Amino acid sequence: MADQIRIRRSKQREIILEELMKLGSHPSADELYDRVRKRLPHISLGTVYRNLEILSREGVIRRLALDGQRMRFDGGRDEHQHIRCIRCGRVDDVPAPAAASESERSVARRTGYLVIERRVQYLGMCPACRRKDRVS
Amino acid sequence: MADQIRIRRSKQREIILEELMKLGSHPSADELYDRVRKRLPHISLGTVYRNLEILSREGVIRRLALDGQRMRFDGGRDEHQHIRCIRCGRVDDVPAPAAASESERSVARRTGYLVIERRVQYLGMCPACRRKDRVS
DNA sequence: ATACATGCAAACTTTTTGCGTCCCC
DNA sequence: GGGGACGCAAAAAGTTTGCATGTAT
Repeated sequence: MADQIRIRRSKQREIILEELMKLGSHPSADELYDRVRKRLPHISLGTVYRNLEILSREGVIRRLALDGQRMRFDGGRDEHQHIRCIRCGRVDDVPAPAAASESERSVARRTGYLVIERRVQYLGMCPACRRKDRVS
Repeated sequence: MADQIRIRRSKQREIILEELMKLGSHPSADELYDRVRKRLPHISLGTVYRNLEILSREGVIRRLALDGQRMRFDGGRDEHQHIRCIRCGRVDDVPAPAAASESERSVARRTGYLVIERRVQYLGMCPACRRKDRVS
């Protein structure tokens, strides 16, 4: 189970999250800022950044680092992968978790993309940090 | 086979590439700049950026977009995956291509990391761009 | 000869931060 | 009441670009 999320609620935080969830897409901070501003005209961009930072640190949302683009954010709660167009930079979700070897074909079938490359990135804790963690 | 690479050679470009290859790591533009400057004291940071851009566009090197960090570059020519420490941000190579399901355990064994997450990203061309490609 | 690369510096974009005030718990 | 969150604005960080000049092909 995930740790309990214990962040204070604020109008701004709620609406930021709400708008991110509502959008099925992967907006950048200031695209989201534009959305949110329609409901909270006085919110500041700094607040949007601060909240996106906090929400992704807490694991509520995901932060997508994409080549040559600014940071994007994803409110999707379920497991899914992303597929990015190398031409226009558009990013779509790949709904079900694809199985390894024939995953490219399967992804192509489900998204309509021409799949060119599959990148896998692992996240973890390196040996040095594991040691530090044990001590601290 | 890959297309022929036909970029003009320059002292600067050669040394940038050379230093990137020599480093086994994944430096940011200005870490690389520091290195290169030891051999070409008058090179400018702009030149480093320009060349990294060109080299990655030509597929000679790889550009790594990593969460919350600046862009990093990878001169490794062979297929490999990356693993990142969620605590210190360190990025290591995962030498052999890992097979799907038990890949996490396998990666852990080979890198000493505690593997927390596995992210897959697909690159391709979206339906709209495929259509445009056919026309243009 | 000419198209491309460079150095320099300024500009730009994106993200972070300091500060005084406000609000949630 | 107190610590976190906010708005605002300034600044930092990272990257790109215009321009005059130099260089590879």
